[in-house]
Amino acid sequence: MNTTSTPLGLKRETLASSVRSEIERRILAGELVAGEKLNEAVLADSLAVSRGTVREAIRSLADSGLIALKTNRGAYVRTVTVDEIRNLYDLRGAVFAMACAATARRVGEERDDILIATLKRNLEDMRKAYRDDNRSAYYELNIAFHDLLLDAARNPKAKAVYDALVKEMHLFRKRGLSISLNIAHSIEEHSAIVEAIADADPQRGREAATRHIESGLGRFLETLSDTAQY
Amino acid sequence: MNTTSTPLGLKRETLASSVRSEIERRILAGELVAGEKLNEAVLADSLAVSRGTVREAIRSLADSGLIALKTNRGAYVRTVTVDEIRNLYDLRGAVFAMACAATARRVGEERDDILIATLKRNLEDMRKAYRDDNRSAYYELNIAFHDLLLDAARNPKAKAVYDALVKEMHLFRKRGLSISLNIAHSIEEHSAIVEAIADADPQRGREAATRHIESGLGRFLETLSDTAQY
DNA sequence: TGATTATTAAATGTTGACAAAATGCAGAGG
DNA sequence: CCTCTGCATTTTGTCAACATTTAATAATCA
Repeated sequence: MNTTSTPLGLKRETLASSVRSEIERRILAGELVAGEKLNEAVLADSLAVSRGTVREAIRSLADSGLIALKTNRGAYVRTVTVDEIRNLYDLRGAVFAMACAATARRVGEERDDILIATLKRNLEDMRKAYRDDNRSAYYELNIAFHDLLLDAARNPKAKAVYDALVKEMHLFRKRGLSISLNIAHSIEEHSAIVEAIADADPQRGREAATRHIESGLGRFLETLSDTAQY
Repeated sequence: MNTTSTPLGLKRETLASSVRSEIERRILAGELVAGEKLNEAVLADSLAVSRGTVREAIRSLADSGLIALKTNRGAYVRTVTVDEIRNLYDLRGAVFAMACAATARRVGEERDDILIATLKRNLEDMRKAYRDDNRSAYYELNIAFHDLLLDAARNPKAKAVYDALVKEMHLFRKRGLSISLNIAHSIEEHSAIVEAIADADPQRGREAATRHIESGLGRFLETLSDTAQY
């Protein structure tokens, strides 16, 4: 698996795309905080590259939602409000549910034992991580679970949208909130999804996925009200 | 309603964005056909603008899916295969279903009589267009119906994704196919969606919308097999 | 003194030129 | 006659400079 995540197949790394990756990394790592202004010249200097190249990278990031542009006034790291988070959850849930339904449909047309086995193993690993109270392992497995399904759906555009949404959600102030604590509940929801897919039942897959995301939003909002002022 | 569709509020028209609109228009109007190569210099000349500006516009269109880029080899108007169309349908359906569910949810929280009335009027107008066999009126009303719901959902990002998907679908060779003939059936599906929303029932809204899009795909595929070689 | 208007500095928008890569063609060799 | 290699042309990638717009500051006037 490539870490740089080249957008499309035939597209070697170009300078601008490297710069894009670097700026994206800085944003997601929190080195550039939400609301911060991005000065093209400063960035160009910092990256030892021309201003035009930085500009191209910034425009690209703006198109994918990480950056907001104001004409003649520059680029800003987007700030995501709690209201927008709900919208992002809704949208991500829709894409995820569709992916689960499409995967179940595909499994009905052409069996995919490897996929089912991989999903079940992920479930087992998660249960183990839960027993061991291994948070970071759980976190990784959770991401892997969703990625697995998005890949299995064989819908590249959907995956691209999904990935962009996940990145955009990271913009929400305060990291760590996303690690919802009700792991046991979450695992059971995953299990329901896997079963629906194994049974090649798109409708049930969609419903299980929708429930999962909705209860995820619920947990998120709870954590939020606990943590206070927003 | 603005025809140029400015992506975000605070963003006056800039040269590059005008160029972007113009290229987009040429693609959707069929003046630039799928698979065609876009020469930056030629376009710059044709639009009386610098190459850099054209380049910026092209990159932006690539990010939204209308154009495919190959490093050091240029930009091409994307070709959409029949396989991809199914994926696009799936994704568009997911977003649309989510929008219907979100709208129904919102109607449950705060009544929106104007919305309901507008939707019902759209239904009536459609029935009239059907009786009069007025295809172009039906076509417009159909688009308006979907736009209405996407707006009502109050999820700008979802609307942006939806609009991009619709544009991308237009890339499929042969125009006019999208006008599915089973208008009567389609109207009844719309009616079911409106009722679910009027009843503030998100779950039913989502299901009705999903059915609508799925049967739309079915009609599309039929038309396709009729029209022959693909 | 306070507010309004010039002036000035900084940042973005736009352009044309230079460098690197890819494609097409021609000629040599088999 | 076909294939492979090397050169020339074309096209994209990158850069530095110019133009325009915005924001900040200073100066003027009531």
